[in-house]
Amino acid sequence: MAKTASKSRPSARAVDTRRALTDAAKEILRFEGFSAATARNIAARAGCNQGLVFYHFGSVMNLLLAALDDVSSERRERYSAALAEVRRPSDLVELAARIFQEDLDNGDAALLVEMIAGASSTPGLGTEVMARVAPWTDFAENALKSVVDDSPMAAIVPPGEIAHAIVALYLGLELLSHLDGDRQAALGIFKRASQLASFADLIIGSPPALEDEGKDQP
Amino acid sequence: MAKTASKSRPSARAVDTRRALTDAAKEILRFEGFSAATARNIAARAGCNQGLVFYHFGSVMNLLLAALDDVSSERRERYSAALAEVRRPSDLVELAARIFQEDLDNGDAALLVEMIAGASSTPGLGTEVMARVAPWTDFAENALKSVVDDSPMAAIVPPGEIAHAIVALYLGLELLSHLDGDRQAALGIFKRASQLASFADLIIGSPPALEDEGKDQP
DNA sequence: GTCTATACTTGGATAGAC
DNA sequence: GTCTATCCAAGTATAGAC
Repeated sequence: MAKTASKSRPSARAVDTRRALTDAAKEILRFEGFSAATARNIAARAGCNQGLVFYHFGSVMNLLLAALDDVSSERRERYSAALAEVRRPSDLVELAARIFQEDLDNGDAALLVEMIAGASSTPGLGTEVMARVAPWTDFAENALKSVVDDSPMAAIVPPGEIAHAIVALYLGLELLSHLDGDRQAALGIFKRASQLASFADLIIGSPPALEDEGKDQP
Repeated sequence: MAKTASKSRPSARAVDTRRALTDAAKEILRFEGFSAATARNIAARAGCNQGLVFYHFGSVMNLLLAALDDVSSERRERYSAALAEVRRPSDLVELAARIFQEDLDNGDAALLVEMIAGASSTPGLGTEVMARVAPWTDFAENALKSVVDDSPMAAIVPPGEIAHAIVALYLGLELLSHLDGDRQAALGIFKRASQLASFADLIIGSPPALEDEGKDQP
């Protein structure tokens, strides 16, 4: 019932404040974790008053979800264009590696993990987070389908199942690399995956370029 | 410096209390998550006074680490015997599937994930948790080595790297299945892995029984 | 819309009676 | 060793001045 100040379009200053708060929330989640994401802590980093969290978002939980929404749409914009360029399995693995490395470096992966793990502690947060993670899994699934299509591979490698595993691997690698501060171990996994993807290219019979689907494999 | 009441061996009652507290801590971490693991909350579930957390463990953080230690050694006992029986890759995958399913059901996986993710919020907790996670990765690595040994597989599949990926997958699957309450998706991954493991059996030339290493592959 | 001030709750931690 | 009582810091959330 009733967000905040009904409908009159928000002033520029209000937009700035909301933005400062969501940005601060992101940083706290990334660097200090879920249980440090308090109204006071976030407002302090945003350089504004603690009460504004409740004025603009109603509750800390809503602010955290707004921050997650923010990250999700940023990511969506960044990567859905890249997905359109993917043709061969090795393209896909390369894209996955790029996504993972970027998310690892800028802290988006950490943020997501904190929200998922933190959801256990706050009743009602779980379903909200779930709704925001589903698109990520769907993204991975669509990516796989676009590459595996109806090739013989789809039988041994059901895209839905693999997508689930990829996302899980992504989250788990983030957990571990965040814990021991070692990016390299995680990145090594994707390096290895790139090698294996070359095999998959052969099995599927990689189309050499974008508009050449009339041709058959050699 | 100085744990608690120096050295005289603790009374039976004290042992009971410590145990009640670690047990309660485990349950809170499993079912309510890291940021619900407070001294008051834990003591309430243990049926004793909040002050006893500090008398016996000095701080909440120490209690949580004691709980994690507890789980780690339980697991160690349960699974290291089983590892000795592993010969073929498919044995290993079967063991991994069993471990994962049990940890998923009894909440050990959830507990570990909460501790890792929660470590971001508490300075100093990270290194302590890391020290307790390392044995799990080592376990996976040794398991892989015992099966892959110096077969041709070790070249394409470096045990250390794969062990890291397996543990990451384990943690990530827990995160996802805890979030959406769906065990099946996670268990399906291991089902699929079992199928693939049969191939690996062939490549390595599985020894048919325990004491038959004199024989060569057919 | 933003700030100050405040009410109220919960959490970590200690002192002292038993 | 355990409990009661208590201190103090930090949390959510709201009211009211500006």
